Amino acid sequence: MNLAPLTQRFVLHFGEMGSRWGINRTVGQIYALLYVSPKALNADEIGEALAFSRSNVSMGLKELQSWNLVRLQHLPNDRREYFSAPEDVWAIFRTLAEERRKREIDPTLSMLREALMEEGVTGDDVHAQARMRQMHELIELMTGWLADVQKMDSATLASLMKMGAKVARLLDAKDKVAVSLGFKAASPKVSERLPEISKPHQG
Amino acid sequence: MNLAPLTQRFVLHFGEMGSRWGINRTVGQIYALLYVSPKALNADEIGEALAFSRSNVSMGLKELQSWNLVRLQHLPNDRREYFSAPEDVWAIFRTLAEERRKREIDPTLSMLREALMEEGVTGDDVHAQARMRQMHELIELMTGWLADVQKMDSATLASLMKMGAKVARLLDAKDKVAVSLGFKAASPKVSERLPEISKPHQG
DNA sequence: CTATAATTTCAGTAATTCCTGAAAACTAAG
DNA sequence: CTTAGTTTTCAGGAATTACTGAAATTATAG
Repeated sequence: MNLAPLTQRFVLHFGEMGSRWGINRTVGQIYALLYVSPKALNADEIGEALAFSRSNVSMGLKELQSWNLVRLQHLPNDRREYFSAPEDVWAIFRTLAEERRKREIDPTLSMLREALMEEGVTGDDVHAQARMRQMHELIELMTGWLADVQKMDSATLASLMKMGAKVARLLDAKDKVAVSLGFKAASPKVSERLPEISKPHQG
Repeated sequence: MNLAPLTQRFVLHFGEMGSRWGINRTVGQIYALLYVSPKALNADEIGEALAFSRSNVSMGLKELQSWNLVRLQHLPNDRREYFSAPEDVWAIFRTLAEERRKREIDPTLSMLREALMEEGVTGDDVHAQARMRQMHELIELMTGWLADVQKMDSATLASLMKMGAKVARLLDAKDKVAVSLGFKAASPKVSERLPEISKPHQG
């Protein structure tokens, strides 16, 4: 591996991290290399930089393409394919979230839904179904939320993240203002109130 | 494997899913079994239910304990250890997020910080560092947000999720009310404005 | 169409990870 | 302390996953 030390550490780190996820070391390293590279790279360049066989690079790129994580382009007067990672880190994150949802969350939801359709016979079955229902609800809520934030542009999303917990407090403040204007009477704790407040804004 | 069909499908599914994450099949299955079980189970019961060797169960439970995903308890007049999964699915999710942060995000942030401390020499180095800085910023933002939501109780968190994208619109509405009361002048687009609004509520 | 360049597939091998049984190490009761 | 019950460790074999080189396929230029 013949890389600038800075890049090398980054690449090696992502190789290790890749193994912790389902992704293998090779794929992690190829992606990391493309991510920091100032220009698109072809398969030979990647293979040389990371000391992988040409076929291994081919398989890794195929995997990355199936994840929509790399862009394929051609240079003038060059038949080879060049690969690069998108510029916008938020867009990358969105892609990653979307793909993981498709591969991991959706099948899980299907399984849970099927299990919940059935008639539990034993007491244990009924309990198991109750637990699956809890999980199903949580996942539905989270994927619904994810779908919502996926639609936001990067700047809006970044702003919301920066706010963090302050969102809840801010909503509380909003409510107080509304109350002072006679829009709404005193109400229960924030956590139960929020969804209702938002309804007028829906659709 | 001698399980009710309903439970069996759930357990097998989580075994498969486990492999997609860093977690192995055994660990996924053990956790799934504990999750749907109406009572705490000991290692022998788990081993019998899933047809694993006693030592395999022991290793799996050790792994789950290192993730803080199972609770260990003792029954009266029984020397064996009994394991169960927490009731609250939101608490489970929080634990999972927290542990993944420790294992995956924190080391990545360290690596990025170190890389950013160095003086890039070549043009490629400088570009690589710029890319790493973007990634670092995104991760910092997301983990900060995560820390914030980790502090919320389950009900509040659930409410915020239900709101999803409506949060942004609601904040916009709040701002309009404030403006009508003379608190704040007209302002730029939401995404740039939000963090500032929240400042008075901070600390 | 042919020749050449580039990419993909795939069978075989290397490397890694998983799992087990046996033995060691705890733990608590007597 | 001794003993029986329980959990953990670990070496080695089983299973899976990763990687390579060679061959096949695809694409492009002439």
